[in-house]
Amino acid sequence: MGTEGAVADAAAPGRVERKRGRRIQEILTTAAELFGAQGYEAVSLEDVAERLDVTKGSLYYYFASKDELVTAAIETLGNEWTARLEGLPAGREGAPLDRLRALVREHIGIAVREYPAALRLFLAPQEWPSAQQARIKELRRRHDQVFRRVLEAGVASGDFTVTAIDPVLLCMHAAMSQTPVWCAHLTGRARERAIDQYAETLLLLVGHRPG
Amino acid sequence: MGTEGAVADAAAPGRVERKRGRRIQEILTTAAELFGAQGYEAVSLEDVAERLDVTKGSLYYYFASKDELVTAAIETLGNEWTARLEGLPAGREGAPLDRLRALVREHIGIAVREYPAALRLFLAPQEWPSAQQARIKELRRRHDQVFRRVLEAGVASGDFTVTAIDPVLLCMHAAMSQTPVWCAHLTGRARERAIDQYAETLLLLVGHRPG
DNA sequence: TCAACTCTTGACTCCGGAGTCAAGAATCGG
DNA sequence: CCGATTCTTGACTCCGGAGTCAAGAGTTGA
Repeated sequence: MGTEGAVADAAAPGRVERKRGRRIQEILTTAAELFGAQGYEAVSLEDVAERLDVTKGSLYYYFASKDELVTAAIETLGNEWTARLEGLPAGREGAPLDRLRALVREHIGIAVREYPAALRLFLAPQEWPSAQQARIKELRRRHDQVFRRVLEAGVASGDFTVTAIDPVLLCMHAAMSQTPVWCAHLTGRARERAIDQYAETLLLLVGHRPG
Repeated sequence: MGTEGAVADAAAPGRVERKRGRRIQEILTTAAELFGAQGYEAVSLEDVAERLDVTKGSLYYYFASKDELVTAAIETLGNEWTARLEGLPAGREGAPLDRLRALVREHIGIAVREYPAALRLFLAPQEWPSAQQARIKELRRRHDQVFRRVLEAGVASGDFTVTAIDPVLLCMHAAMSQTPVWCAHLTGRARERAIDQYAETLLLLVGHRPG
């Protein structure tokens, strides 16, 4: 790796390394998309390679095995997603109900619009190689954490009437995970309306009465 | 039924045929279990055969292909399940809230205790060969129908405060479909308690306030 | 321009699952 | 008990996906 110039700057990667990094990101994004859509078994590395206009061998230059590729893809996708949820300003301030609504909408929105991919992880965790399962659980834990904080805030302030947080969390997560399935055939405004209506329905779980 | 006397009754199948029927049922039950647990791609016919203590060739004596076997398995399992939901007395009489509670408990109970199998159908319908998808949709439609009737009854009687039935239906179904996933590690009384608590949580979706 | 390095290719092996089939075992009806 | 029928077996082919690798194309830095 890179000794560039007389004084090699350890912090700044060279051109080659940056290019390598970008390539890897491309691969991970594409992989996440395909695996998310069709599942681990149903997607071959040949499929992934074809989508990238390269050959299988090229993928093996960057990743040692199918498992390793999938692991990395889950990792990347999970981090990005969680970061967006955690970074939502609405998730941290305002009335608990509004915060929760914002979170739910964001979660569903990401799922439906950007990573229909990702949810398959939560839908059927057993389907993934056991090496991935710990990773998936951790991802799930972090998502739950974001929601749990808001739920607790709402319970503390009296805005939410929830006797047990855990089942509400499970139920919400399950419902959000299913959205890409039934949303698949919708687009545009119809889809947005469906998302909003669904989010509103989920708020019933914390005692919110609409209207 | 059939004493095979001098006069062969055309309506009553002979011994051979009954035996054949039983064998087919055995195969379908086992297949449903395995495919449900691990998914279409992950289970080979060799796996199914091994579980039945026969060889693959034997399965091909009864079914022309993997697809045909899976189709039949889905069909059988779906019919049985739907029949049980539709046949629940509690599903037809009494206060809407009690009827709904009974339905939810039964649905989750079957899913968790008897066919952890089955739910994978609803979790990720795209994962199944397209030939099966119409069948799965039909099965789902029939389940929804059972729940829809109760929801409508509750809305009509004023017991439920629901502004839109469809999202509630979607949400409930999604939540119920996930139960085997998070319930997998529970057994005995702990599991029963979890099921009850979860069912109670789902009732929040129709405006029920606990306590 | 050249040498070193990075990346890509395509042909290869290996393996496991789908599906086939002739032959033999088990069962049935008489 | 025997012939016919039903069922099961195990060895077979075929195919597609995982993983390997030597050789060549593309880049980079001097």
